[in-house]
Amino acid sequence: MKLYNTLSRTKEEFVPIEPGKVRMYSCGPTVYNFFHIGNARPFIVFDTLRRYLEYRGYSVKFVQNFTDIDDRMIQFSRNEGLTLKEFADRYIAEYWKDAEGLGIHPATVHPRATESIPEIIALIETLVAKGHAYEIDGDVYFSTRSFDGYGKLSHYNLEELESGARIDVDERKRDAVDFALWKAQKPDEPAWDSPWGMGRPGWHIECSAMANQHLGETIDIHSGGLDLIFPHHENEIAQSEAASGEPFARYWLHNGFININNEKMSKSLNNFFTVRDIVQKYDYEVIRFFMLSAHYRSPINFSDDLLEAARNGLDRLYECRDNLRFLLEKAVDIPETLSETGLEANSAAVLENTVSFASDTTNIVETSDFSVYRERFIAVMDDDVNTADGVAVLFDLVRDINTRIAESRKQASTESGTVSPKVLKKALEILMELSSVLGLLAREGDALAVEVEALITQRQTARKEKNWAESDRIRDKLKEMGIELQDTPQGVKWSAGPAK
RNA sequence: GGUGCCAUAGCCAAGUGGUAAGGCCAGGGUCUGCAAAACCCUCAUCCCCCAGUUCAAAUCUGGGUGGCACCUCCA
Repeated sequence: MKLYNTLSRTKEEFVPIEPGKVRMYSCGPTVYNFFHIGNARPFIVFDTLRRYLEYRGYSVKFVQNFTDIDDRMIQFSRNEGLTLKEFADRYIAEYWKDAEGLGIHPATVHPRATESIPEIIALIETLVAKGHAYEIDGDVYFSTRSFDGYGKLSHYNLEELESGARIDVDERKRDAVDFALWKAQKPDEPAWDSPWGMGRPGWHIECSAMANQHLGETIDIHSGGLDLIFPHHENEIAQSEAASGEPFARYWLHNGFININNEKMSKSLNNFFTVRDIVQKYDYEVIRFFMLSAHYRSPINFSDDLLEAARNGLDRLYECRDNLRFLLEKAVDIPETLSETGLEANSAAVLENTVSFASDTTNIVETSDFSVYRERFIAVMDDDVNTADGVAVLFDLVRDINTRIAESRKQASTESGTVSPKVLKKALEILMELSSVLGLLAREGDALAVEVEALITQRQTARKEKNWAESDRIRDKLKEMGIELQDTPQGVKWSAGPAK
């Protein structure tokens, strides 16, 4: 498998430190609000990477933190009259709702910064002891120039950074490029005791400390958004490697940004959407599908039209799954002897309510194998997690399945040949196998089903009696309930759609 | 100023040396009591422009044009 490594700016063959095992860390959200779609992209794509690695047989230990202490956390919790913990708890709970909806599996560990204060302090102490950090008035700064490799991830050099600095430099720092590891307490701020007095950790140090705490000194994959390359990830490398003397992470993966209606998403333009906003109109899975239909490193645009197109595309996938399930359900009704011999397939009594299925040996499509799609899927996903191609493989599979079913129906009138349950089952299995790697087709129906089935039975009775008025009345009624019917040769198929 | 990225059909989007995937939209057809939905088929002689390398380029090289991002808390 190849992964694009920001360190080398090339695709590299992925080789984990320990065969069969992958340790990965991804920067999680600062929990001061619902997360927005820009946050959602790394969550979704790196969840997909994690799923894929597991699919390929790796045992993955995945750590994603919650940043629950920073300026915004302090300010917003205060505005709400909540303690820092109460405030964090609230938005972590909201995170889980959205994450679950988006099909993001929980990481192996979700550490909170405030629960790793001892580890953070220990790491800072090590850096001070090794001469990579210094204390001034209760603040502790990292001495950037003391770390030789600084800039190797972002490919910036210190001179450029210094000349390009656009912010006011804290005069107390020895060097403009130094950054805070520990911040002394200001009045009324939450604080923890430390060798430098009461204070709180800086942002960058928490990830170094938690990654080390849960994954060890060197991890396989570290990921996050493009904008984290500098300074966040660059600083993480400096802190971790200055302390341990070992490489921090071997593969650095960064996802591209999301634009809104072709404009940069930003607070100042007031054009950012939370996931919670979007799901008012589109299902969670539409968002996931949309994100995965482009390569994770490409910038993507976000708009209503694009989401609508994604919804329609995803529906096609669901249609195939539901159709296969429907046909399989009908197939179960066939007496075993019939499907064994295929001889009585023309029996009117059987055709009445069930699908006719020929024996496995009499059908040409029987010999076909869907494993070619699995091979193609793996080949494209092995190439830097090309989910856009992965989705394309899914659609090719769907067309293949649909075509076989359609053609066998045509044959059915003359030769009673239709796709056998065995093939349908195989098709459904491969469809679900590949979809689940992408975290798609996870949606299931609800309790509405019983009521709907009853109405459909009533309508079928009316149709049998050629009571079209009654039949249409029931169909309209179902339509009002959001249920659409399809009269197929195998019976009535229904779907609760188009959803969102 | 520094560092990168991108430019493929009406829209979205893969493909990075061997003769243009996939999705949406649109058009045609099949199925059906009617219908809806669904399904199938069709839909880029060509990949921003110019020059070059090559038997062969959307893909490599040089130049140009246009768009974007990071360098500042931000996924």
